[in-house]
Amino acid sequence: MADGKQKNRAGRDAVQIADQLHSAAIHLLRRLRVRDRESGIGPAQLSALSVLVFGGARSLGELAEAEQVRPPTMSRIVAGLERAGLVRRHATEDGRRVRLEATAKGTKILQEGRKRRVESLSLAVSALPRKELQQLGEFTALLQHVIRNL
Amino acid sequence: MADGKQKNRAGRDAVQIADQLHSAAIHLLRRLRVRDRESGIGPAQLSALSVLVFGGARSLGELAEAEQVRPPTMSRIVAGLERAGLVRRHATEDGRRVRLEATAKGTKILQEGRKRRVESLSLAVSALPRKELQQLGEFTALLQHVIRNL
DNA sequence: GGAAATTAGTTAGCATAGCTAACTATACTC
DNA sequence: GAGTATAGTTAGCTATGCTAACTAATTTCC
Repeated sequence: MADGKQKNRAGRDAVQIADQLHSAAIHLLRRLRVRDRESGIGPAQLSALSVLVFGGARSLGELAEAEQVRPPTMSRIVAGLERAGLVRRHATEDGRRVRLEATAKGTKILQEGRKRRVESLSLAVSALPRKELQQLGEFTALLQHVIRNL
Repeated sequence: MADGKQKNRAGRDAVQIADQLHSAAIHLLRRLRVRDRESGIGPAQLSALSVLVFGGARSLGELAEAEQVRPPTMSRIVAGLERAGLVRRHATEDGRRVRLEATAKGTKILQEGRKRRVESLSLAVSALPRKELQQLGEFTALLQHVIRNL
């Protein structure tokens, strides 16, 4: 039996791995959400702000696409960030589009928040032996590749 | 400079890996959420139901703890599941506690939903070369280990 | 040049999901 | 039996997701 289903092994493995990966991602974020909340900014706002800080200024639609949400959702997220003084909007030549940019305050808050966010995870990660830390790095790259093919 | 900071390399790597891992987890779930929505059940309900189906019956407080949410939040999630006929509640000797159990319908819906959920991810995962698929499996185990230390 | 179509973003309204504070009901303690 | 502790619920707030319907600006095309 162990070899009898060899033909399907890769497929079954893929499903099993996908399932575990999915579950792991859920539990990972559930833990980190606790630290996220210390920043006083919601996770969606933090994530959108991070795109602007590390990826540079862009339009609302582009930001929505980057964050995989619909424009109305992003519109409200940006409104919250603006209200908090973390994002500024500029007019563009195209009168329909806006150019969204992180403010200095937004950049600062994000970097602090980001630091806090990965702090717990870093601790757990850096407890790994050197070799496994390196593996985790490779596998994170692999995961990013998988996500791009999603 | 490349060797000058060697002492901090592991630490910096850990932060960088943690950050990328966090970001990857966010984007992974954001993609999979699309499939989740086909089930007509919200992600929190699906996840709570999955604990009952695969982990067995338990009280509301235990379920809240397993899901890392507060009791009022779980109370509402369970109310939704009950309304949809996916979960049943039984009295216990202790009149304060309830015993939550997945119904047959809940079990069925969950299994179907679970299948759909990992379907897209499985596809992306099984597109990997054999060697990298195996690496990803190891990675997931490593990730689960990291999460336990979180 | 102007009408029609397209595109960018917003507003309105709904649902889920997270929280704290305050409540009810049951069980335990002394 | 009175007081305390525990399990869940209710109420009310915020954030995030959606679709539908709207406004405003640009582009297309006759």
